[in-house]
Amino acid sequence: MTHKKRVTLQDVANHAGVSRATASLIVRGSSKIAEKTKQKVLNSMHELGYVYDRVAANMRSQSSSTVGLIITDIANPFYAELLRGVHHSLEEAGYTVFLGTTFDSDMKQEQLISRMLEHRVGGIILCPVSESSGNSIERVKAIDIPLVLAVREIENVSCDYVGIDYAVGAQMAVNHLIHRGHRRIAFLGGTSHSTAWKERRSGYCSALKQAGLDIDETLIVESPVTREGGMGAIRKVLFQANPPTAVFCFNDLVAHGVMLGLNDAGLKPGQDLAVVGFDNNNEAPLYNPPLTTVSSYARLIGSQAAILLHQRIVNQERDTQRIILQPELVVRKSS
Amino acid sequence: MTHKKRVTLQDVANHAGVSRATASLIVRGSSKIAEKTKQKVLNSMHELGYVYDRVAANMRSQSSSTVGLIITDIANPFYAELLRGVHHSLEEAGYTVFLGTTFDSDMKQEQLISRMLEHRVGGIILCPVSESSGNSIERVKAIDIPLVLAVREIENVSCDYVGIDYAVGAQMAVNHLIHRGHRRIAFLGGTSHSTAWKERRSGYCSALKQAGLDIDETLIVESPVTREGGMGAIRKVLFQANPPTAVFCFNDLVAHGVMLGLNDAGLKPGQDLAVVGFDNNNEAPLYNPPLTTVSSYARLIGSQAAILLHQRIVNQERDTQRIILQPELVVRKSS
DNA sequence: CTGAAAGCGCTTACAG
DNA sequence: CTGAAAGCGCTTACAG
Repeated sequence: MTHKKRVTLQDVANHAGVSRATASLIVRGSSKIAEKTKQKVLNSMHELGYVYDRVAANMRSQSSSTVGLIITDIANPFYAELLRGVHHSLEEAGYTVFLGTTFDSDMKQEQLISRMLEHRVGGIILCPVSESSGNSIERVKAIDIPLVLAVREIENVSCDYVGIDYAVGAQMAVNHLIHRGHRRIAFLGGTSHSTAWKERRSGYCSALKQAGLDIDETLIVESPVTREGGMGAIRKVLFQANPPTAVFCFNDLVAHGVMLGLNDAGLKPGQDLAVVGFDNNNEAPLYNPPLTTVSSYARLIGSQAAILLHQRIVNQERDTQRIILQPELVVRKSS
Repeated sequence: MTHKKRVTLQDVANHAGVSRATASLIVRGSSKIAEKTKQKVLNSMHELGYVYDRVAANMRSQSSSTVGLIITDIANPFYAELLRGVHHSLEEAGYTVFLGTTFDSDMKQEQLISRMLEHRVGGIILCPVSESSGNSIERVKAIDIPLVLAVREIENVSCDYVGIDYAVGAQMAVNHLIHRGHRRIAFLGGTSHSTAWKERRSGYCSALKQAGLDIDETLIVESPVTREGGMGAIRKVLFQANPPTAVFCFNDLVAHGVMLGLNDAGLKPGQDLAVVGFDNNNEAPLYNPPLTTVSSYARLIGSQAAILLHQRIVNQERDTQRIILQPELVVRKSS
């Protein structure tokens, strides 16, 4: 592989017999250039194999055409969908996106933020880890470029945010179970430090209270937000003296784990025990049985976050926006 | 949001009372600096909130700390896993990764490549679209920075490659079905222009031939590589005069679609008709019934590609490498 | 449209 | 360790 020297705008200008300033205008799509000159220069670019150096341009003009997206785990279909939304909106607007995955590690999140800032991203969309340490909250606060939080908020950090109303979603799910006659309903999965969990819990509790049911703390079990987490959580709750007849899960992933755990125990989800998830992943209708769940519009959250970020980049002064999408219950066979 | 002026290395040097050259050495982790000076400078950096400008540094030193990863669709768990592998290896090595998704569009692929080159990526890992046009092949050939192809090769493009032996994998899958007594085995999904499809087909055919079975072209149906594609493909093959008793699918996603299609038709996958997939996604064991499939080591392909790219960046002169992983059959209840 | 100069924030190379 | 200069590939601003 031979290493060619990079072709510069000066080379192009020389080749086309124009000044560098003119070439620069053309590469940026200025309309003030005579069509004939423009074609001449474009031909030269093509001939020389010129590649515009956006990095140099951004540096000189103190701008940026990149954006950072930080999520917790791409293996979670929720985030895969969110990423789709972000990419769709952002690439259309001409940004190139850096992707970082934290695997819910606080430290990793800090590293990624630093890395992206060092790379002069124009803004960051951050889906925070579920438990932000004090350090990492300070880190986020110290970000002095456009920042949009998605999915989870961080306490005491005020900036643009897109998420859904988890409390309402949880309430819908639990109400549904109550209407089906269930009185012992567990809430499984997630970690109590995250706002996303607290909100779900609050919705879960309101629904129970409204129905005149007591809250039984033994029916609330935290777990990692994975299939494995769900399998573990259902086990803990299944073998107690007075087991639940229905389960509201932190998300579909956990719900899937719960179903697998039930199968292991010889129980049929949807028949022996009702299961409701949260997210409405692409896979939810395909589970066995198809999963009743709350749609959390991952794709929409992503594209809204992207739009918010773009607007913030364009205008730093505008008021902070909070977009809270309303969830929707999708009833299937698991409940 | 107030817009602070960026703190430069010069500012840090002034604050710490050293020269810019010294500060530069320290920020790059040189060991030739007295510990005391170093601490003084690091303190100043912290105090001023200095953010290293990697973009400027890379530009001056004609290097790069970014890498581009181009995949077809993040909603395919195979690519989600591959991405995990890439990120793991690459972030460890200090790169920040640009992600682009083509959705199997040739044009999008060209755009993404151009964008990434304009952003001075140090190298690209490309999972090519399934049907590369002449134009886009030329585009790929014209890439004059380190390039690693993954998952699919492109004809007449010679560069580092990581993939698995699809032919062998397909053969294993079909052999397995033959041993279970099946004689009419369909091959569903994928598009015939991709090498990944051709190789699978070749493995499918060899297995049939070895067993003395004829190849029936009506049992080979192409489709998009999605669940929907699988649902469509099984429909086409199910209602013919002499339907198959087993199906080998392009991948797990297609297989899942096939299962859903069977359910729709009132048939039970694994009982009325055997189904085998390809990839061994995280979800494969969780399908109903659990899916027999060929493991394609997505994660490993990703991390190997990352390693290859890193090596190529470090040493442009080394010989082209081709890493072909050997697949493995994972037998579950669907066959 | 041209031309010459300055600057974005770094690294490089070198004399001291 | 310092200091001064040059340069990475662009854009900006301005006089002509």
